[in-house]
Amino acid sequence: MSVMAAASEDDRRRAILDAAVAVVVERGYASARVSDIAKRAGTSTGTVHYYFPTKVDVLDAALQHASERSHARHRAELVALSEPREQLLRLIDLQIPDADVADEWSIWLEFWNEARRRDELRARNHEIYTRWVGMIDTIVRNGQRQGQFSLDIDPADFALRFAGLFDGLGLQVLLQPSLENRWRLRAALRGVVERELLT
Amino acid sequence: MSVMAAASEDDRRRAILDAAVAVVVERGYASARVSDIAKRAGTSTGTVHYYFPTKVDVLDAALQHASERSHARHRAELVALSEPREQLLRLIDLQIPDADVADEWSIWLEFWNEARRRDELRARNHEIYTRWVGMIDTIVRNGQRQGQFSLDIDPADFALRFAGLFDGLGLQVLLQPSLENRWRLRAALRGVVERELLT
DNA sequence: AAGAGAGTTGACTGACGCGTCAGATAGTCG
DNA sequence: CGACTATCTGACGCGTCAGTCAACTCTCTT
Repeated sequence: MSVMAAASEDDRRRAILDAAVAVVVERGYASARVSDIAKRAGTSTGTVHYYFPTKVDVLDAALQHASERSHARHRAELVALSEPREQLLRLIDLQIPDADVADEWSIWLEFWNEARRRDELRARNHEIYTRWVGMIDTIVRNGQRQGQFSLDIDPADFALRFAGLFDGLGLQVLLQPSLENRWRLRAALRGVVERELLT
Repeated sequence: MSVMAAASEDDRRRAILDAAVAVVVERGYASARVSDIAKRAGTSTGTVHYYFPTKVDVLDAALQHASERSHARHRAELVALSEPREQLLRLIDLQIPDADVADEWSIWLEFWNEARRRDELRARNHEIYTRWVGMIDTIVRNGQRQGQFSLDIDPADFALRFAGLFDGLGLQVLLQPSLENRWRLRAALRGVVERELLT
């Protein structure tokens, strides 16, 4: 295998996954067609099956792909900020459904829906959700350690409620993406931070 | 048309809608088959098409059906309670994903997912969500008028956050329906009521 | 009794899509 | 060069499914 071929293989694989994510966003998980994915990746259905045995394999890998990207983006953005307060506020703005991020929310929604019926995906969802809640939990703990946040609240409890509020309202913002709704989501999340953490 | 026939027609229609809801819960909106619905309703695919021109018509009517049932149930339960505080706490227990209610949550999840791609469903989701938030809003206003709830908070704002928290955490309970998760959901919601409304 | 018409059936049709496969292309190695 | 392998292609087979339709039943009317 040449250097070119190796690079090409990775590119092709990634192109297929990116295409699969786009197709799931556009058509939905259950309505995604292998031919859609192939067309969007600029290849043939045969090649899609060359890299992934079945359609489900492509879609599962695509979800994994999207999840890794999202988490990496969060980490990269947060590591640049030193203050827990800044990190939490940044996390809010990073994840408000808007343009690219709306696509990410769409993937989560499709994922939840599919996970309802498939054990492996439910397990995956649990991991991803735990990681997401854990990220908030860690920020809160850091903030408490640095004396920036109130010690009255339980970090794990706060993290769960913060994540829940984010998901629930974010979902409606995804479906009704008006400026006002985005503003309300932001205000609600910042309000919780102010009321509960910043005494 | 005889009295029997008239009753039979309504029964058939309802049986088809009930079956459609069950199939959407079991297989998902996009994977629901007309033949599944027919079999579950104890009839033929021809009859399903006799009452509903297309599959989409059946499924949309089924969503409507489920939504009306859910709202009627809420109203019926709440009207029996006089105290706004009791009403809000009852609403929590009424809607925690569990047994039958889990099916209802499944329908919402399928519905949100589908609504993402279809304008009419997005509009319907907006109506249903507004009604749900409005129900909470009304309870809070009543509680404030009766001096039972704190006047410091804005009812509309509280209702939105309460509904968002309910949806976000409820979704995860649907996917991981452990006793512990149900308890956490309940505790989180009751906690918000206690902290913010009961001064 | 005969006709009308609502309600019901399930076999059938045509479309669609996943996965396969024979074959093409190009790069690697002996 | 010729054998071998990795990558890629798109037509095809086979199953699936929505919607149609001719035929049937049952009830009501005249």
